Amino acid sequence: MVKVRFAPSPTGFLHIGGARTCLFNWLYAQAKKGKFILRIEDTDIKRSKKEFLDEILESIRWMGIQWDELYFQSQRLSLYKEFAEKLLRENKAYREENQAIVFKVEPSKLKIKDLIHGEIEFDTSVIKDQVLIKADGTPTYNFACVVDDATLGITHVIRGDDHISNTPKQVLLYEALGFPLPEFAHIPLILSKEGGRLSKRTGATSISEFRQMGYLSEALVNYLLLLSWSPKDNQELIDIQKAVSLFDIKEVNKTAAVFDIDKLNWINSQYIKKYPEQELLEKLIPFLMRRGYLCKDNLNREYLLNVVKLYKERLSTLRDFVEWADFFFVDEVTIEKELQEKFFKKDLSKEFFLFLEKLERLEEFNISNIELCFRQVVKELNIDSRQLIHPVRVALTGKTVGPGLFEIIYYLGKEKVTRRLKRWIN
RNA sequence: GUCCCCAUCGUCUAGAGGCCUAGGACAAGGGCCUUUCGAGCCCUCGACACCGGUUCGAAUCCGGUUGGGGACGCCA
Repeated sequence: MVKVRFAPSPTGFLHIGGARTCLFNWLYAQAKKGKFILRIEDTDIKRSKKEFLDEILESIRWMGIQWDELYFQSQRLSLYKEFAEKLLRENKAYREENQAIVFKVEPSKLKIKDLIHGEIEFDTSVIKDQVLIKADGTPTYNFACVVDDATLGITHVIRGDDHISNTPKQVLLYEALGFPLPEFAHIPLILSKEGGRLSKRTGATSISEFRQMGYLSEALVNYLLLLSWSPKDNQELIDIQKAVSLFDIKEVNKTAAVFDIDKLNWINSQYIKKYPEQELLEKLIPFLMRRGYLCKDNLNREYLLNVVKLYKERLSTLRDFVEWADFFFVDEVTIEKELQEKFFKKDLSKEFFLFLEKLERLEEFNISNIELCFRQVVKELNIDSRQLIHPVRVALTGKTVGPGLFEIIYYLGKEKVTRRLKRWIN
């Protein structure tokens, strides 16, 4: 049975690259009906933090990935020591004065089979002796990794390209310990637009940041899927279940992929469009609350749902909603100076007054009646509707773009509309 | 510096010797719609890094060059 693992270190947040490695491991396990295990590599006591661990687990769950088993290296320390001592006894390792245990690397030509790269050849004479157990008694990465992968029965080691150079060191350890070798699959790295590694300087890197920016987990997972792998039928939008049925680690590309936020935005917008409105609203509410636009006890879901419907087709991220529909949730709109100059240089008192007067007289304040009023004003004053529609939009929303104006007026309500237009009547 | 990996439009990719005057998506540019565009629709631009082989035939195979990336910790 296939058994794979994702082995994050709780010394930082779960970033995009790690998330994709995690995703590919999980996908492969699902595709092969195997097991996916999570192993926390927390042997660096100084740098490992509980908050990072919590964040990593939460991010993995958020992506919709569940693990079958969970291990902590910090709870397996005696195991590593045991195997190190075995190597010591067999004279394959030696002890330094500071008590560290060091593995002897013998020169040889090593051929490693990789599911993605094919055969990779190394000359171990360029590798120096490897520390197995540090002076403080904790194991080094390569040693703990091998002991765990072997004793946990990992059949496929799927990890980032940056581990290729660790592989010969690990293979030597497998051989020395008499463990059977797993299959290796080194997936390409995700690069920043500038070409190097993804870093905070080049934009968001952690999964939780993307979550806070308003990306849906389904969309982010879909995007990550498309980096270094493709369903081959020109399909861009692919749900996770479909991916499970199509995925094979052997079909992952060898080439590094550049992270492109534009494409992520597009995919996210596609998912938002397809999302059930009620559920979208529930996802939006926390964003609105964080901005102070709503609080727990003034939730009018029916009303909110209508506003959400106005924007559903135009959003790239959930945060766009908070920024674009802000004028529904505040008392007064702020209008930038440039817009004021552009739209209100000419006095619009007459136009706004007439429009408000007609709205006031309406028997029923609804979208089609609002439009009717508006058309009458335009007709009576003999102006082009554009001449009035744009200033009204700016006066009400503080923006030059947005949903249809008559819908805006309706959902904003007569009171706010009146107040915002009166401001421009002398 | 040493070792390793990689190389198709700006970006993500399809392509496993003839189906390729290289397909799709994002972005960009243009147009249409119209009450605005950040939505929608349509169109356009745009790539096999280079040089040698192998072959009747190469984006696809081989070698080299160049370019990019990664690793060389008692970090993981």
